[in-house]
Amino acid sequence: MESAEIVAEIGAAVGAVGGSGTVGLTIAPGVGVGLATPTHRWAVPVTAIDPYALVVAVEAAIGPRWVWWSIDTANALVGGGVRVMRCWDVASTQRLLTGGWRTDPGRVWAQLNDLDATVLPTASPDDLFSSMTESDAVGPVRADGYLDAYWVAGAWAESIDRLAEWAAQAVDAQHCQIMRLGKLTANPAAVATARSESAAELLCAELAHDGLPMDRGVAEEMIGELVGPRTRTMAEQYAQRAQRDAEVLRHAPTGASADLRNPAQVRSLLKLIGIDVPDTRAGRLRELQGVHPLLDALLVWRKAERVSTTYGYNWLDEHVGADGRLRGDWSSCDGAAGRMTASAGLHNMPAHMRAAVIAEPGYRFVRADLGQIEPRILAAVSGDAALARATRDDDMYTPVARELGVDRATAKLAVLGAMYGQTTGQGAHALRRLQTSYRVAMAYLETADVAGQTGRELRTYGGRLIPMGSTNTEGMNDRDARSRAAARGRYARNAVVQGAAAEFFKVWAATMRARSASLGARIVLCLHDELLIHAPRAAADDVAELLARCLDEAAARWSPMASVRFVADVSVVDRWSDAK
DNA sequence: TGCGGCTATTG
DNA sequence: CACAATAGCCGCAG
Repeated sequence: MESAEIVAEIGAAVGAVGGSGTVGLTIAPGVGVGLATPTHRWAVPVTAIDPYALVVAVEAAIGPRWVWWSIDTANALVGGGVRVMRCWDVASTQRLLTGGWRTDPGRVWAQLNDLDATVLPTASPDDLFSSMTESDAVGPVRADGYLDAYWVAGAWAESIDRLAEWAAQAVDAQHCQIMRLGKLTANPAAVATARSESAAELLCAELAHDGLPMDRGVAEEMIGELVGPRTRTMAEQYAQRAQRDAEVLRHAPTGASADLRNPAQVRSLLKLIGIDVPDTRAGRLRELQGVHPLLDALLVWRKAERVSTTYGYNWLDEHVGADGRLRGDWSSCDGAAGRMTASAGLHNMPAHMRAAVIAEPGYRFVRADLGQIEPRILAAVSGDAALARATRDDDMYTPVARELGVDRATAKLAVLGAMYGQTTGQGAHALRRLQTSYRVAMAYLETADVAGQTGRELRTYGGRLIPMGSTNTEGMNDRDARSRAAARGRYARNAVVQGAAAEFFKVWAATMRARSASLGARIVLCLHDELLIHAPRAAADDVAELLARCLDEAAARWSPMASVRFVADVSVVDRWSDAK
């Protein structure tokens, strides 16, 4: 069959040429591609049509919402040079529904069919034998409703027909998920969240593939200034390390010695020079700066040690490719409430190293970060009209301070304290004022807090189940049990805000990804409330404008409260460090 | 060898 | 030094 024929058939099957019909997709390099709509299947061997070319053709002609089991398919597409617009990631959606992490197809299918997911079939040698000896007519679903372990383990990729069946199975799973999401009546945006979370997962595949442009030479120079030149042998490395230590220890009393990497020994060392501190953290030492030269030397040592061990030559060698791109693993929804996370220092690179993040020739960075995102999100998800009014200001803490009758700094601390669960300290008075002025928002946080403490099911506005550990306090004394409960309350209180903020951010990122593609721009970093875009020099100003427009579009699509205003600071720069 | 504590970095 | 994360090194238990 010709590619054009298949495209025409799919178009007829989804009944929405140019629209957004649903097409299940599986790819097995070297085997072929499986496609499925709710009513039809296509199995195309690689010998007939290049799988990636077929996907591109369908994408161009129909622009469907591709349905796939997991990021594996996204990785295959991205690796094959294909960028599609819309998708539905079954694994990501299941994480949204269950707040869990393990989302292999066997588990997902069991959960969606109300089967016990703690006793999944395993691919024992018997299963392998029976599956291999039976014909392809045996489908992926067993008589008892579970997915066949052999299929899950990879048999789906062993023949063309199975590829198509496996794609159809993903479409079935999507159907079940839409039903489940629809039942979350307290979270009417849940289906939309599944789409944006899927887009974020696809974006993660692209981020991992593309990497962040860095200038290796500039980075090496900066590292060299802090820790000296590259060492060529282990002996040289030890000598360099010993030299660093000696720079601190020469300020110690004669004969005194300490392992600077051991906090307890550092504390003892400080005692010898008459400094008694409860811990040796940099902030505390900085308060005592000038008291003794050893302190200052120790602070310099800490910085150099950090660079040497974590952000030094090894870091560059391990994570920066020959093409000057810093690459790490990306997760679209890790942690407490579904923030994006990244490894390889992409999310915690020391600020000074940002000077080495430099756009490639012919390109510039367009950077944008959301302003005061969490309190604005709180206003939106709680539906607090008074707090929503405050978001009309570029700096919403100004009107909040006026309302509370305190200064801006106090107002900010109080709002953050309410979202983090602080109950004591300086902001306590302002916190009480918040209760009367922004009653609805505070009640929203309080409800989350109580749910966290009592172990009641809790979801973000977008529908993500917030994973709460066990409420079991058996074997704990009263004080520990109370403190554990309070910690769960704070965690829950924060998760509904941070989680909703993460969802909104992903809508923004997904919108920007879609709208900026035609400008040749690519998102190269997502940082919780910040987007960094690598754009052709000539398009940079257009991309900057687009970022602001996409923010408005994201707010219109996502925000449960139209009166809440979101703001972003946008700049066009050549180095990341030049922003702001 | 795995895990909690301490430390540093980021939002 | 509230909430979240990644990551390195150290001491200690198994």
